[in-house]
Amino acid sequence: MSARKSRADRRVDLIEAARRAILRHGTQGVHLNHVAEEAGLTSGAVLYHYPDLSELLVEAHHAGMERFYEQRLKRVARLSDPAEKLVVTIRSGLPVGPDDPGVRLLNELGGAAARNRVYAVLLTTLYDRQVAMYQSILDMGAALGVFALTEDPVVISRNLVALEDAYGYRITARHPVIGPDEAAELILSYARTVTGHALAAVAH
Amino acid sequence: MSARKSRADRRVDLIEAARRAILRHGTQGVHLNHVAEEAGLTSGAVLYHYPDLSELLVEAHHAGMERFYEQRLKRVARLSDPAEKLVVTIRSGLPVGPDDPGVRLLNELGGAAARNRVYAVLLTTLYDRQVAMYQSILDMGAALGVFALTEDPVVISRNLVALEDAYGYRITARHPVIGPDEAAELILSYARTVTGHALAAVAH
DNA sequence: TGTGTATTTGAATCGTTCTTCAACTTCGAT
DNA sequence: ATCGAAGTTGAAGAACGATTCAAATACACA
Repeated sequence: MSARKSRADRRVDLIEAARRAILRHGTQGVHLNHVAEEAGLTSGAVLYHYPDLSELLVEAHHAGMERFYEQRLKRVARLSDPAEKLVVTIRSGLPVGPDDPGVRLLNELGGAAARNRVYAVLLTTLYDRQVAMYQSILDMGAALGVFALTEDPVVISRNLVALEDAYGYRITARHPVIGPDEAAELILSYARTVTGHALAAVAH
Repeated sequence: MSARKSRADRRVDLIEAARRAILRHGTQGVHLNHVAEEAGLTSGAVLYHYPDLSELLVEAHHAGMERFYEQRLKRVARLSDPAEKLVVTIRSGLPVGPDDPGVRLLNELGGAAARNRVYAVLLTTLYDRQVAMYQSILDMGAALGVFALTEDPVVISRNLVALEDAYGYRITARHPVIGPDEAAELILSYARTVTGHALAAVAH
């Protein structure tokens, strides 16, 4: 038997277990037992905490998104130069490789969002937050005279997030040519054009 | 009973039925009975033609992609001006609305491709073909002196397809602000910058 | 018109997953 | 140390989907 845990602790465990199970089997393909296995419990125990599996799955996706977004913020927080910020932010939006769990979890939802309003809202909200993130970097860079923007910062930001998203899909689908480095360079090519800045790529 | 049909005809019907069923329930969520219902048959009849449901689903996705790609080619074929071609091609890569069946079918695969090699290859191939499509338009425009490209045409093309893909997801997820028109304008903003052409948006 | 084959049905069966729940265990509070 | 509440198990059964197949049907062709 698995060690007994408090309600709060167990729910955190289960959200993590659900996240792993989703990565293995897909949002639609996950079954109660998959989650139970990942958590080292029986299906009954899972049901005790989450009588409705779909609620657990939503929480797992939600948690995964928050983590993804928080990590991006954290990585850029220590930097002050807008150009550096921009480069690092672009990198942090891309998967490190085809198996990157953060991006793979997000990609799971692309199709589901068309059928499931809750997932649609989650994804849309994340998109908007990422756009705002880029926008603040661009605004700051423009204010400091580091960037000479050729477009409305909102337009640039929306396109940057869109590019990240799309290349995330390509990378997780194992495109033979477009890996993390290539994707970063493609996005940087756009960023350079619209900011008028050379934006040196950083080693990852 | 449903009218009896020849093997070839019925297989075409089933592929269509599977396509609709996938849109309703998702690639993972489709069941034999869903397909049977859409086709107006019983599950036994479906199994008679496709003993393995997953094969039928692959064929449905494959057919959906081919249709999507062929339609794009067809729409642009009658045009000769590269600028017009570019604008129309951008439009044809976007869904007409949140329920656009062509794009919704493609979006279904984004997540699955990370777990399923067959779907990954399908999606990757489609991506590359779309890139080639843009590339030939850009090359022609550059050769005719209509476009003054600021980048390698391959880079531009990859980014254009990436932008389409990403905004397709936003639109099918019903982003409150980004609809087909807005997405087209965002992509055109990029296209204008890298081609040096005004690229008048066309009514859809 | 009759015959043979391809297609389809419908029902039976099997395996899987969800759900329920009584019994058991663990832990904290007293 | 004991009690009681919370957490967990494991088994039973309900629900569902896939699979099989004999029987029925529709069609092509002679």
